[in-house]
Amino acid sequence: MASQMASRYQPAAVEARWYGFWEQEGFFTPDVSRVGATFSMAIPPPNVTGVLHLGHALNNTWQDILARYHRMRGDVTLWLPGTDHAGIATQALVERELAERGTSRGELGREAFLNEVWAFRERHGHIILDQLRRLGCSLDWSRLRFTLDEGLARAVTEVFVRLYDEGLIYRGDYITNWCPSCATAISDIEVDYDDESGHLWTVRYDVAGGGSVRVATTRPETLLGDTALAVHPDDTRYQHLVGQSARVPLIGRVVPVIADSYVDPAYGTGVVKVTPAHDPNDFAMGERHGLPQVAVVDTARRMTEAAGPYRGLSVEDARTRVIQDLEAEGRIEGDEPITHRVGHCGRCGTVIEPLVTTQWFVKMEPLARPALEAAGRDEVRFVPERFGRVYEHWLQNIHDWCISRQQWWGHRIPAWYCEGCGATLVRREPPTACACGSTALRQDEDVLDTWFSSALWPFSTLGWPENTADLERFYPTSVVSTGYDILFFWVARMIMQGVHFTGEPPFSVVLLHGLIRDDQGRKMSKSRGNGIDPLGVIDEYGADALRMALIQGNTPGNDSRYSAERVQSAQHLGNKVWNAIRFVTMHLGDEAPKPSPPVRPADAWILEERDRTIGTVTGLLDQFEFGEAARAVIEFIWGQYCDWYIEMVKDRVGDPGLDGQAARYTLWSVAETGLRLLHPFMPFLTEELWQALPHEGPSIMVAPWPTAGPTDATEETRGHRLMQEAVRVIRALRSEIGVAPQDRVPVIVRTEDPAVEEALRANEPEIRVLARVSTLAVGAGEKPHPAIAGVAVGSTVYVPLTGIVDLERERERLGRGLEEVERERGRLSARLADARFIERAPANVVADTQMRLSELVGRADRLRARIADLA
RNA sequence: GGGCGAAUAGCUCAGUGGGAGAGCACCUGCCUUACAAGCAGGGGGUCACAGGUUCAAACCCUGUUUCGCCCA
Repeated sequence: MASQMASRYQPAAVEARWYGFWEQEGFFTPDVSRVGATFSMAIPPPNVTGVLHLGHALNNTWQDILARYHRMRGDVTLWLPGTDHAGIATQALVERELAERGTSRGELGREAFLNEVWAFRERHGHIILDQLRRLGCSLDWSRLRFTLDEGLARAVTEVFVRLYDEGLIYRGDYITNWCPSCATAISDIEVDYDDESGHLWTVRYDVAGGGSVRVATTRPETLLGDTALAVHPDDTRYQHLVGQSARVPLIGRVVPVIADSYVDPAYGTGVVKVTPAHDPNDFAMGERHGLPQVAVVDTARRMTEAAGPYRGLSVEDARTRVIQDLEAEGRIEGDEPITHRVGHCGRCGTVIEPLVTTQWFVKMEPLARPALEAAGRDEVRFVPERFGRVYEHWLQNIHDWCISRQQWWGHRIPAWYCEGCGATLVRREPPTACACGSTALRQDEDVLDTWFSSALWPFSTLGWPENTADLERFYPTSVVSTGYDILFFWVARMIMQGVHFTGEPPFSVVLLHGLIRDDQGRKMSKSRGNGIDPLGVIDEYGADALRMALIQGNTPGNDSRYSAERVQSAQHLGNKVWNAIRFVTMHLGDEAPKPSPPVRPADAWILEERDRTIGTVTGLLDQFEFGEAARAVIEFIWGQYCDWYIEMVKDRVGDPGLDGQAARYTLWSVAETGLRLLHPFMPFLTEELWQALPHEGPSIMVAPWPTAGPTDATEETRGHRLMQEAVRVIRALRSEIGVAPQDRVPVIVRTEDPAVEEALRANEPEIRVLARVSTLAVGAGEKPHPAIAGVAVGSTVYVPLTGIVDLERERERLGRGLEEVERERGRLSARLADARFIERAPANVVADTQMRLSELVGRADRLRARIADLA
């Protein structure tokens, strides 16, 4: 029959059709009534207002490969989709929109503002989910979750209340990282440090007992808040000053000189000013020495009342004025350029202002210890392993987690303050009265860090704290897959909360991918404008090509570069597979071909290669080696099935007898299995092609994962491989003498090995079609002149020439070959001559080396004999 | 200052104890009816450097250099 298929694969129409089909048929939703193995993952929830970037695309391709692979293996498979509310980012977007409309959240008030954000979510929240569909992700949309859903919010409240009751959540005044732009505190790990150039000024402070001391600082404006000077206790230069007092310039405050080993004697002058209200290290020193805190900068980065004459100025203006005034007093004794590390808000990039504010914190050490122990017992496995050590190091040096955010969009802190007695009430439901009798209760204004709710994601999405059927069936999940850049933000916190609240880690494998950079190795960023939109790539090349391009050429944990060439090459792959199946459909009827055992060695060979590929791909997927697994499938389909098998059957696929029947059956069977192996990587293409072939079942995505038969080479398949080598030699000879591809040539093979002779005779039809051979003579007595020759395993292959042989050139070519063979032969015989090698190397390695050597000896002999013939 | 990663073909990257690989690029010849988004043939690498372990090292150990990341 004639194939209806176009000669080129057009992904756009195909992809749109199949995703809807899969979803309608309910293939994404696991059948929980089935007993047996379970495989589950919760998607790392993208920002609800975000758009898909290449990192998402890679990560979700990996997860989709795992989900499809396990589903085909028959595991009850759940891949749960969802988004998080992305507190700061989303609120900032909506506030910007409000500003454009000439209003603000302050004007609207809390309730109206939140309505605005929910409306914004309605408008934008589906975008990234639709993009995941475009990528082909087999997510169970019936279980879609959002971190602000009622159920998930209940989990957040439950966790907060329990941790509070256990004494693991506390509130207090501490130095925090204040982002003046986001107008909220952020946690330590949300601060990024960059080297920046600045000044190190040296300022002279007067000492009470007379004289003065020189103090180095990068932030002179904060001297207005100094409450001590400090030196290292072992610094002999300054020991006499400890216990004395000094006078802060400009404002005249008298402060003590203290000794603290935090001070680095080598930095600056060895004397530092201590400003507990505006520096984390100074804050800690202040705690140790009972120093007062004088706040001179407020949350808007303006100078406070305490800054005296500088009140109301911006920090920058205050710095300029302070320097001018110090200079006027002759107190600036040095000003040198330095580079120092400056903290920036991880969200918006604004310089962080360390400020003392009232915040809620989670005490981390008691949560970290069990999380460390769980990893120590290998209950959590990291891929690649090295990130396990990064995780451990972080947990061992953990700091308390600031979880309150001065925002409105998020989970509001379930704490109420009694205006009667000042008590703090932390409750699951809003309390109506305080124990003191007062009903004047005011809820905390702040919301929780988004990561606080993300940390609960693997179990809150399954219904925790209720003991639901889903929780029972799918928790703990099998794998979490994400970028190494959120190992601390998310993965570690999920493990801590999972272990604490469910008694076990929320997943057994942490799979980490690297960053996707641009084609020059630079980070993609909005400001640089070098970002690639995955949807644009899908439009141009198809989702399958993008998926393939992303998973090839990288391994877990390593960064990779995006290149359009690789996508194009993946597109070519899709077209190749398309055309292979097109060839198959051209030679098949509408019904499945009649089952037939292999007739030709080629049939047995391709089935053996298929079985070997099934084993390889299955093993690699179990080890999360996606790129290698894909390569193995491609090598099989393209390198073996297309390049050899299809070419070999062309002469017999139309044969009406048993031979043709075996060819058609094998052609179909191997194609069908190959598509199933390729399906997790290229779901759309494989579904389209699978449906075009005779098949059983509604969809390739619920077809069984192939299982392998025996893969030991038989005499028949070994013979086939001898034939393949002969074909390569003949093709090379043809090319050497410039035979036109369409011309047939006679070939003579001289061999004294009966097995080789038998193999070549048995595979003669294949040799003829693959190497375009007219007549083939095989035997011990064959030795034609004039001819061009090459050697193969156990044989010398001649292509007779009608014209004149260029003897010189032929000698040279064979001589080069001989040199190479001799080099290798020398290496191997030296190795075998070494008694220690024979004694210590494993027997199979020795035997293998001996075999290779004897083959090389034979090859060298045949080459020499041929060269001698030419003389 | 501590930790981690990378260095392999012109480019991008796999390979982690026993014969140096892929894709792209390059050279030669072909529109051979599934595919020119293709086919066949070919060139190209002291596996960063220096030591060590081993019968055997791109791979394990030590050190060095360069680049990058994380933490303090």
